[in-house]
Amino acid sequence: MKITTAVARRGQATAPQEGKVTLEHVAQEAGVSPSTVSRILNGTAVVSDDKRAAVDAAIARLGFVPNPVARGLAGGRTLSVGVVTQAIDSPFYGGALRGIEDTLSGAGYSPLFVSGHWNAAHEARSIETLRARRVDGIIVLSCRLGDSALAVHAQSLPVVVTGRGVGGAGICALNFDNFEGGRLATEHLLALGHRRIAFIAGDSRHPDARERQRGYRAALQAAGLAYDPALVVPGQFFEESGYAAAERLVQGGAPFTAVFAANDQMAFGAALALHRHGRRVPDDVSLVGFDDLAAARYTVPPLSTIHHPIYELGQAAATAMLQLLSGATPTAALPPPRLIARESSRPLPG
Amino acid sequence: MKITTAVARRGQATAPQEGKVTLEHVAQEAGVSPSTVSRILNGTAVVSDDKRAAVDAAIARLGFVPNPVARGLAGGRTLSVGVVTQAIDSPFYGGALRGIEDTLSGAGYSPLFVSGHWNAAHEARSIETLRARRVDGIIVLSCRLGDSALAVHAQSLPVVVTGRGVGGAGICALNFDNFEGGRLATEHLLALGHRRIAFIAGDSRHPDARERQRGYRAALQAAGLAYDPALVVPGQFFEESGYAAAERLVQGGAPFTAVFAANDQMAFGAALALHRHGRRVPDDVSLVGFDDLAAARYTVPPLSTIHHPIYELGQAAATAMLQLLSGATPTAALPPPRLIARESSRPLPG
DNA sequence: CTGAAAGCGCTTACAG
DNA sequence: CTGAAAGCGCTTACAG
Repeated sequence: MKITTAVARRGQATAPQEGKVTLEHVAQEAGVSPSTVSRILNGTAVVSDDKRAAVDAAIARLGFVPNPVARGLAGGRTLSVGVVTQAIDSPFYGGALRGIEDTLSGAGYSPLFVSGHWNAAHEARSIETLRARRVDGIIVLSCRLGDSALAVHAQSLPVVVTGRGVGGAGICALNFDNFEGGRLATEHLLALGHRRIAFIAGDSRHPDARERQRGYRAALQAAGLAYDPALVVPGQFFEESGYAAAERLVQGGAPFTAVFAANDQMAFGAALALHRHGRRVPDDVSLVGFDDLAAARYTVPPLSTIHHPIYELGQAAATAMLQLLSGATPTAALPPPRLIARESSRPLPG
Repeated sequence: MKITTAVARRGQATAPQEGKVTLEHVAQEAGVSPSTVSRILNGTAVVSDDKRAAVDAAIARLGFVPNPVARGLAGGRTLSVGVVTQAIDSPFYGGALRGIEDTLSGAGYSPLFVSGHWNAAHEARSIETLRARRVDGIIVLSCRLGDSALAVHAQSLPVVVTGRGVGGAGICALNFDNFEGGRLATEHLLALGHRRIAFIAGDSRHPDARERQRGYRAALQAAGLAYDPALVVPGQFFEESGYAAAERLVQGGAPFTAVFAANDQMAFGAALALHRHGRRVPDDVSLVGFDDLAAARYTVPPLSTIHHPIYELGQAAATAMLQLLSGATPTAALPPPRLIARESSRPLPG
């Protein structure tokens, strides 16, 4: 009888029920109190070596995995960080999500992704969802929400935001040098001999869009060229707007030999419009994008563009969050913009 | 004094501390027991109208939001569902993630996205993370994991899987008709007069890839054409493999006037290789892809392809999960494949 | 260095 | 229809 019981017990230990092993079982098995197990798990206090060894052994033997839900309720930490992005399927932010997931999971944290849908009210609701789920911190990948709305949350938990220069009180802001990128793209075209360089602007509500345009203007100015409003058309950062913009450009009648689109998606749209209007890229017009999306390497012809280290942006944001969470001061930095010259741009003939 | 206190209380009620209002506060405010509030919240039992009204009023007044973490611990339900996808930034699955997020959030559930990285061991670990976080169910967007591995989890919680015909015991499987899609694409080319139709296969570990190829063969056969192995080259579903495959095709020497790539990403790669080798699309060779990625509308020329309702797939998977969670039998169905003829395919000249 | 105890905010049998 | 009570699985002051 006794033996049977023992065997049964051992059996249980070896093949624990799905998620049924609790910290209390570990404590019993190791002959210590739950408090001690908890402390070892969290590194909260110094514990004698023998107890620690007993607990480690028990954990291994039972296959114990702490329950994050209980942890969240008791300790106030859920080991999860909320990530608000505009669209979970954005070709641009996707790489950032991956960077975040990779670095967070390496530290035992889980990301909780929610979409903002390019709309402040929606973003606010998404953040509420995150807070209701008691995330330990929030990473915001560029949002419409103002600094003050973010600052409210920053009072009670760490917030890191990308896509703006300064985040306001208590917010860690991570920004890519869009101005320099815009300047580089334009300079590239200038170096190729182009003088009539059209610009397809991004959504002007984005600081990114404004910065890239500023870079465009700065490069022109440095080259002693006048800014010609007839060569600048608005866009929304999506393909269709790039298409429409390019169409406006050819129909506008002002001559141009090159186009710099404020992002790759618009460049893709512009390329198609140009094609439809019989302007060959790069023979008739050189085209440069911005972001270096994965798709840019495989367009026909491959797109010259500014490399935006979006995966690294995600990594940096997550690293900063981890630092904030551990009480350290964020030190994350982003690589500078880099021109990737492919086949959509070429020297001005003649 | 009394008045002051009252005012203070009212003040607290109007502007509650961040997430500080608990169910217990609501109970006090409404003059009922916490149990009753809980029952009303969960629709667990019939409650008298006046109590219900009092509770509803109290909830509104205090701005109470239930704490999902506590709920998860106490009730065993976290109102979250795990979603394993291969890569959080996949241009193909992205739409499905959005479909899942949209329908889940409409029902008060949150998705928890984790990546499998095309690797069974990684997938298994990701699922463990999900289980540790006590998700109420798991949606798997095509994985390498075998049916039996999935079946183990299906014993203790609802599982819906996409990308395979049958999911095994207790698993809800949702599949797109890839065979029919492959058939349609080939038939389209056939109807255009093409007879020498090359096929760039997908990763053969994917059932999808095998089904699409089966469709290709079936269409050829139905047209009385022999299957020519010289026209069939392997690929991995990524752009570079499509590029390499197309290169093998032109270098192989076997004549062909059309190419059907088992997915759009490979078609993009093939288009570039064809271009580099001086074969114009569609003038020299017609090209058809599969999936209808967002990018397919803006390639030069726009890509003819099979529309894969990926957003709807996500919606259907989430709907099935919601049904499973509520004890209902899943009834989700997917739209049939549909050919989208754009400009990369055209009638065989002459 | 280590336990006993209370508590996190809910849910759910158990009794009316 | 409704409460009081126990409990979910941890963490964390509080006392040694």
